[in-house]
Amino acid sequence: MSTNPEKSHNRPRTGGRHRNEDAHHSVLEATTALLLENGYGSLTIEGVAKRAGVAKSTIYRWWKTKPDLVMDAYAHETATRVPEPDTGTLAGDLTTFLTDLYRIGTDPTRTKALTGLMAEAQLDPAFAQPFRAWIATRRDIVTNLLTRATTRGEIPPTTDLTHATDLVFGPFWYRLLAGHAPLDPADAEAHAATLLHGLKAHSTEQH
Amino acid sequence: MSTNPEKSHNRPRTGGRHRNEDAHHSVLEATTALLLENGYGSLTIEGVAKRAGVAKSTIYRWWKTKPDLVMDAYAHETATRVPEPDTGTLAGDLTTFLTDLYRIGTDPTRTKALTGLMAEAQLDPAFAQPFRAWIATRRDIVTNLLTRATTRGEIPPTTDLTHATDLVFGPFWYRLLAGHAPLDPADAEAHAATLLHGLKAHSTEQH
Amino acid sequence: MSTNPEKSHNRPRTGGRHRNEDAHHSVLEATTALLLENGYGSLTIEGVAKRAGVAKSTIYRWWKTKPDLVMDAYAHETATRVPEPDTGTLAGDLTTFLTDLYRIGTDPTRTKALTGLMAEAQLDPAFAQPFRAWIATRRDIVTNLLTRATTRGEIPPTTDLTHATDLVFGPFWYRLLAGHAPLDPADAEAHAATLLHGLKAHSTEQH
Amino acid sequence: MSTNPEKSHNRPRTGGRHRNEDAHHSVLEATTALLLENGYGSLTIEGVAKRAGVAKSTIYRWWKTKPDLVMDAYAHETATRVPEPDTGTLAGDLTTFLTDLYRIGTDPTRTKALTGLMAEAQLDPAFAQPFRAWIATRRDIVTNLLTRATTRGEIPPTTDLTHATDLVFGPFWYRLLAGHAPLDPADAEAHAATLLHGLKAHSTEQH
DNA sequence: CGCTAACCGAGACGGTACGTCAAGTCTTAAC
DNA sequence: GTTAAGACTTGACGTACCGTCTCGGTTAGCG
Repeated sequence: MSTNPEKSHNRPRTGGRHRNEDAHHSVLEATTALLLENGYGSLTIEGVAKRAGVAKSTIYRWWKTKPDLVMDAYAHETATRVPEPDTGTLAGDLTTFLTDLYRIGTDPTRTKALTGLMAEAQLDPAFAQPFRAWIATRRDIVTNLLTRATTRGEIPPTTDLTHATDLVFGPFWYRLLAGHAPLDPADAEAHAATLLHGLKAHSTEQH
Repeated sequence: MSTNPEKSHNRPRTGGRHRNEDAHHSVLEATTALLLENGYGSLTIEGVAKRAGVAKSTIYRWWKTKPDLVMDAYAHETATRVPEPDTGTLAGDLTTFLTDLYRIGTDPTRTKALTGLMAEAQLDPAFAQPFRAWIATRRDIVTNLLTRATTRGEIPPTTDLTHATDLVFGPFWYRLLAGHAPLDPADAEAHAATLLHGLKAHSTEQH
Repeated sequence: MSTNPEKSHNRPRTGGRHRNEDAHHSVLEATTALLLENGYGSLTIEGVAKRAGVAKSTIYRWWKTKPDLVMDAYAHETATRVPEPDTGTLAGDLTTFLTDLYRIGTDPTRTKALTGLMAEAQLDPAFAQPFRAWIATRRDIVTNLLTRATTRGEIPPTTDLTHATDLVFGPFWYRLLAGHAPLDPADAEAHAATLLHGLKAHSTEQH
Repeated sequence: MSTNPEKSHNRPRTGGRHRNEDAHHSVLEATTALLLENGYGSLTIEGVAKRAGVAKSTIYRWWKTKPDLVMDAYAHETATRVPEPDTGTLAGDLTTFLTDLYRIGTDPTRTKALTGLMAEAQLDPAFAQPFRAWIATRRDIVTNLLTRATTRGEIPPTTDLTHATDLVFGPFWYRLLAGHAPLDPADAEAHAATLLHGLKAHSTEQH
């Protein structure tokens, strides 16, 4: 998800002034702070530069666009990546995955980052592409998890996995974006339970 | 959903020049056209004014904000409101509702309007409020439909209706926004079927 | 100086509603009030209409332009026209005229009107013309007064009257516009005295 | 008279792109050209930007207001500052000063700039302040010149210098603004002569 | 007494320019 | 040769008034 500037250390350097790590951190911190204070919409590169006490061009050097910057701030906030669950049963996998997922909803920074990026993807076709790619990697985890369930015979092999994956992510994103109710990790279990019964009892056939 | 200026005829008018309906329509048409051509993100009031052959101030007179304008263009595009279904069975109601819902996905104007408005709601807290209100009216239709099902004994009375409603709208919005796959009205049936089994076989208990 | 709407009664009328004198007065009063409060620069027809509780079109019906309106407000403020003095001596005439002139400087409404109109004449070539015509009528009074003095032999017949008239009005307007010092009627006498000696002792020859 | 941005070089600069002198000059040239073509009244920042081929924001960066800009264009047009005359006699000083002053009337750019600034000062109270300050510096030259004459005994020590200074500048400005006759440097002599006799023969007493 | 002219209010309309903001690019000076 | 500073072009923002216009309604005088 991240255009991690840390990577830039890998390329050979012949000399010159070194990157100021302090400046780097202060940019990310300013981004996170402004994200929380005013939301993604009123977050501006100009504002981040001012807050971080950094030149605008310094930001542009390391992050091409606003979503890139927010993505990095998001990644910086949580170094712990969501691991792909493999408990041996669909119920276990699903519950574990959804509980982890719903936990994001309790972190305002991550919430604001995610909703902001989703918004950005709607407005900027250029960003929609990498965003969809990231979405796909997340979906793959669930698709794999469901594939394992079919091989174990827990759900019918005719199950439409694309559709099933939508049922996993959809309600989460919808609540995140529509904001009609808070996202409680406790809800994850109910979500998982309904899904399990829906998928087990009935195979949604491929069209 | 609409801040329909048509309504303003209701207020008492003692004098003053009447609204130019031609100008009004050309604004809405220009909005729709530009929405399709460039998307919500690059839609500007200035651009609409130019395209419509109308003064910028005329637009600002009738529509306070960009989302207001797009909302109205959206409403204008589809005078056919989604009726509240009442077929007598949950299966019928749900299938009817979801089929209608998924049909939106086949109309680019409505799709772009909806995703644009959802994006706007993430970016502009002031707009989030009326948007959430509209979301609520849509949710109410589903909640009513589910309530009838509980009184008929089709699903357990302990069913968490908020959660159940999320399962109806979530996957639709998720697919609309993430854009990983097209929205086919045919998918509505599968969605309805999975939901029916999930809700019937298992009661997601109230927390 | 005034584009007096009273004149409009002269044209033949076969019928129709009469002018609303109340509206008329309230416009002039609003103009005077706003002139004093915010100055000529921020005086707007729109503002006057609002303040007077009158439609903008009503103002435009009776006064073509902003300076027209202000001129009328100026005239309305002082019905007593400055009379052409004829005391029999240059000293008397000059002192009388200048004392009357300087008295304008003590009336804020008239002061603001005059300076505003002078400003308008610099900015709007179309208005400069009638304004210069009004200036000429004022100058003529002084020129006549000086002509009588030459026939009486009080000043040399070779005196350049245009130049002499400038010496009468110039310092008044300069002080009015530059605002470096208040205009005191008492200063009129000193002004007259210096002028008298300057003109008597020396004839400024025609070039 | 000028809010010269050249002065800003004095503040410490640690880096940053330098001001583009070409852009600077083209703005001033465009201002002068438009001033001559359409006058101060219809001079707009937007128009200057377009004519100069420069962004509006660039103009706003260096000149806060329209009068600031015109002032600078005026100063740029005439690098030759009017020197403070000191010939040893009042007659010499006055004639020299007035001849220089009246020469301004032959330069349309300077004339339009001056009348425009005077107009602006009437309309914009915020601008009136710095304008009056500039007026004061010009007056000081004359006041000094007259003070020297009193010490030399050329005019009575009781002469009201404020009033006398008005007699120097007033007719010039009046003719400039009222436009009833052109300003000819030849008239300066006549003006000086009348003034000399007026001041010598009669002391306008201090009040 | 009704016709008709002219008034008045309200306010919509196409315009123009305002001054602000942020975007993203580019140039220079310092380290 | 990276970094900070910041000048630059671009383009849209939302606002304020402009002067014109179209209404609905009122108020006279004339015939």
